[in-house]
Amino acid sequence: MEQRVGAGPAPGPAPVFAALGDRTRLSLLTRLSDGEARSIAMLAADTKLTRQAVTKHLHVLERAGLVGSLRVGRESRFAYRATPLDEARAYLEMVAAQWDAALERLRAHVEG
Amino acid sequence: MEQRVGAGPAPGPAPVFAALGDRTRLSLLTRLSDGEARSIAMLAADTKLTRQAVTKHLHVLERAGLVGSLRVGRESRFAYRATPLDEARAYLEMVAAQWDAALERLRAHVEG
DNA sequence: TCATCATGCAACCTCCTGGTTGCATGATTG
DNA sequence: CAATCATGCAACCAGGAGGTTGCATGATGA
Repeated sequence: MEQRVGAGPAPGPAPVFAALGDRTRLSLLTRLSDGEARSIAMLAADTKLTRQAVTKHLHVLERAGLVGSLRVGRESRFAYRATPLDEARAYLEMVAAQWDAALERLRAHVEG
Repeated sequence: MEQRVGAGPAPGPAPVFAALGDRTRLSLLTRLSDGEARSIAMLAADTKLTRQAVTKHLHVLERAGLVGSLRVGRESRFAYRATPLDEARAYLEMVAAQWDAALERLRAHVEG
């Protein structure tokens, strides 16, 4: 049904790309993409940043829908979500397809 | 040879994603992906933004390597470049592949 | 040559971002 | 219960992003 509560113009893939546009977040997402849920402390452990900095990044990823969080006891675990990334992939495919079509038209024109 | 003059850690796809993480830029790129080179004024025409705002966005896209510029007489034309987008696609494929592998391991485990 | 057009450059503004520190709070465990 | 651990929350900060306005400059065309 593709609901979207906020109502308004469809955001499109831009927010997802924006979330991906940071090395730290990209690294966090890459690590999470193995399917394992991890606590904030665990994710912050092998980083040079503060736990709070990592927390902020995780929230950005969560707002973009790329990860989900679940409170377990005293820790909150974050896990990878695949869906929004597919939207991003679809956009790139779209642009690439349009570009390929342009190339094909050019080829056809040159070859007469 | 993949040179990169600045020397230092490989930037990776993050800057490309960052450049894509804005609706205006996404729109500009989509329009340019038909292969046609366009002047700044032409690109700014069907936008509600100022010409200078559009200029800034174009420079961001250019720094990310997603477009190239060429001065022709009194106007400078911007044209789509496909290469960095392939890098972005490669990253998404990588994450997706890792995710799929995780799902497969899970399935195998559940099914005994 | 002169008016016009497309840009470039610079200053300025506001808001968001990435990071930090300090402290409060809810679980865990001995 | 007390010490500890994992988080959450808030304040604060520097710098960058996105936008605007104003003005200078190089090309065009009548």
